[in-house]
Amino acid sequence: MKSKKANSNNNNLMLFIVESPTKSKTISNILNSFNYKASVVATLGHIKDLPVNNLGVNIKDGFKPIFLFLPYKKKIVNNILNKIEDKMSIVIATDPDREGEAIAFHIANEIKNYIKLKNLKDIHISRAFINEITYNGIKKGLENLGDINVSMVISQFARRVSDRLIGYKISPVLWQAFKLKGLSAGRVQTATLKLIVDKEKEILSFKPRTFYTFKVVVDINNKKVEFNLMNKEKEIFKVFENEKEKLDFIELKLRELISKEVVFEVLNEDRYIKPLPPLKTSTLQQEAAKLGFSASKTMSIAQRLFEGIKIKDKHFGLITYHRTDSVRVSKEGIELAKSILGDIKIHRFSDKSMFDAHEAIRITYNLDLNLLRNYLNQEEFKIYLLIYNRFLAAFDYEAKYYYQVIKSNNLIDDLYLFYESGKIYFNGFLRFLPDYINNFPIFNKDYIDLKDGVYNFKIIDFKVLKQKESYPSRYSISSIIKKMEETGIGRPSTYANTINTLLKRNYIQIKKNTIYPTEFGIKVCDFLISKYKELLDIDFTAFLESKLDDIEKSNKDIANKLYLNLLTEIYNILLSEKKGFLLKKNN
DNA sequence: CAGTGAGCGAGCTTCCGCTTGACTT
Repeated sequence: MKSKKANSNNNNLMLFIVESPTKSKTISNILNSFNYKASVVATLGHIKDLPVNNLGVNIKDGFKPIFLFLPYKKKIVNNILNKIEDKMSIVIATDPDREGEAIAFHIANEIKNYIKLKNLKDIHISRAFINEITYNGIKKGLENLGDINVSMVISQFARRVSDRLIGYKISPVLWQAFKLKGLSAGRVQTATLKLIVDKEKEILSFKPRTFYTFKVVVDINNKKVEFNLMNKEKEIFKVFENEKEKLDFIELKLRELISKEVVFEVLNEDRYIKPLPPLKTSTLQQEAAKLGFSASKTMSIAQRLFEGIKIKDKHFGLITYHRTDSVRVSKEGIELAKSILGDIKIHRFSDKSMFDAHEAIRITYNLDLNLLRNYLNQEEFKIYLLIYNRFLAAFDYEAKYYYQVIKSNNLIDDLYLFYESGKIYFNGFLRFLPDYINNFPIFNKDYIDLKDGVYNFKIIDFKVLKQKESYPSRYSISSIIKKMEETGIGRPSTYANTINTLLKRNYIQIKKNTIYPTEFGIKVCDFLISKYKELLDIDFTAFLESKLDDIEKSNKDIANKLYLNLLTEIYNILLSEKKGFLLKKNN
């Protein structure tokens, strides 16, 4: 990309356009310190979209989308346009991602039309990529101004039109088939529903088997220690109900070993636990769900924290932007962590967050928690604490522990006795996340003081435990969001919406934080998958993303061709004869 | 003459992803 200079005009007049209005004050201060006479304005997200009440895609004209102003956006755009003057640099700094590029495209078009209409002179429009709202972040953005990336815009159109075709062509098939209005299907909601329905079917068809495991009690320095009988891979050895001979054999062998000395090897190691990364939208929703917050509740609380509060006439935005899929922390954030913790450690959490739109969700000021408690309600404070703890933990030191494993020699047919335990001797980040340790069962075991080496211990007794395989567990709000994120279904701004839609349609129910599909939901899901598996199953999103990637990476002409190919392919699936009975009506 | 019903046409639901208010409960 060719780099341009923003201040080519003498008077340094600048109009700086972003998506979120809460950023504008900070940006404005920074731009003024660069000697720009800048006004910073926000689009509040997308300004244009396909119409709600019809398809809005001209299929015969190469799937050309018809974009209209979203409600209230005409006014917002007019307010932006009214600020344009002669000799102005207009910098479009919407988020550096696919959706942001499309927003930039739409606003740029409005600006160009306005300039022509009003016959304005000497106006220069450019696109900036701002990854963080700091002095350096803005400076870097202004030093590398470019043009709108048309291929990326085309890829956003492809995403939008795919979703529209799938949603608006398949939903009516449901109205007809189930004789019920308001039913819906879509790339994201139906795939999510299928995850939930699949789990239910797995549970229904699950036949838990009974099995036996073995605990062996060993005398170590007059202490009775319970060992597990395990295979070489350190998996608990199980004998299933129908293997009676095997059970008898193991029992016999173990009985013979009572009162006998057996050779054990003790191994001690110094190990550590790495902190968790700071929160992003998905993990915030997951952690809050464990405290009983629905995903949409969490988001509305986070919105309030983001907008902030007044403390003694001074305004404090309490957290960074809460819709993000990055765990990157800006320099500013690292400085903040340093100022609170004194000594910090930078951990490496993820590679893919080089050019993300927003950083991790973190606190923004070093405010006294007790003071803050007076300004926030209980719910707000709980969410704030989650964000606070995960942020500081991420810059704290690893927790350190003594790890010990005691392992017997080959006891019976390649089976061994294992005893693993651990003892924390340096808390590190666990001071912020004390519950995290519950994920490690070894800390619930007594830690025995033994040096490395070979020992003889006497076997005292053994127990045979009869157990049943446990049923797979249904999704919770927390785990369904995790699964959606892992499979790439949906985006941070939509996890909560998707779950709400499934609830509204009566496809799912949530009881005590457990998600159940309704009978109706199962029927709808089965019906949809039997007809439109290619478009509505879980892996379609990954397919779509790879196609969108191709579009993004191509030049404009190829991108247009790929756009047409992709949508034709999708449309042909929708049209295929046995499914298309309703489709011929429109278009 | 009153009630019934065939036939026709108009109007309606729906997707995913960006952003906040402006609403109601």
